[in-house]
Amino acid sequence: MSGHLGTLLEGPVEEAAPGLLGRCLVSEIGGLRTGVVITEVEAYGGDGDPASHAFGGPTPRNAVMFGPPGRLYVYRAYGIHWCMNVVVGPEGTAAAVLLRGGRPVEGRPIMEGRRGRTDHLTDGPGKLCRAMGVTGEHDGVSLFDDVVRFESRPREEGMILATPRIGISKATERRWRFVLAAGDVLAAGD
DNA sequence: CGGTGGATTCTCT
DNA sequence: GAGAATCCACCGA
Repeated sequence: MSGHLGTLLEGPVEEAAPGLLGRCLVSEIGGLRTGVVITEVEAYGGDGDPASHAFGGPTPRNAVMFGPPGRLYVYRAYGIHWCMNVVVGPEGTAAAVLLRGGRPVEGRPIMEGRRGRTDHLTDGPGKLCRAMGVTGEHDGVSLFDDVVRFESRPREEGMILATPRIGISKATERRWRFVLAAGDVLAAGD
């Protein structure tokens, strides 16, 4: 499994999603650098996924999902929070991996400042965006060379659990949520 | 063109 | 565990 990020993102979203676990995502926003190791993701799109924002065709909101892989798709959830996805699959198709959580590895004080607390900094999609400074204005940026990008350092290893996706009402039977259980944690599965 | 309902999080009970 | 906060894309009329 793999290696090259570009190659990974051209493949099926249900394979790309777990392949993003353990990778280091960094942001340089507002002159501040933060970084996390991705520990929780969900796959959306793929072949006729009714839970995907792209189900039903292109709209202004989901346009980036239809573009080339490796870009960031950011949307607003519940009118309050931002959530970020990695666009996957060939241009013209619409699939993305929702980044649901990570473990802070760089710029922790910056994240604490943005979150207004010192715990639970990045353990949810909205929290992750807030901590890293990602907002709607970053919709469409390239994850290879822009202000939000993946570091080309070795992935962290761990056991990968597959579970149903969270917070959706359709296609709940697909186990397209992937969690990186770092070594010891097994209790999180369901 | 108005109503509706989230790929959530926080606070309070 | 329940409920509020709070915006806008989407759908039906």
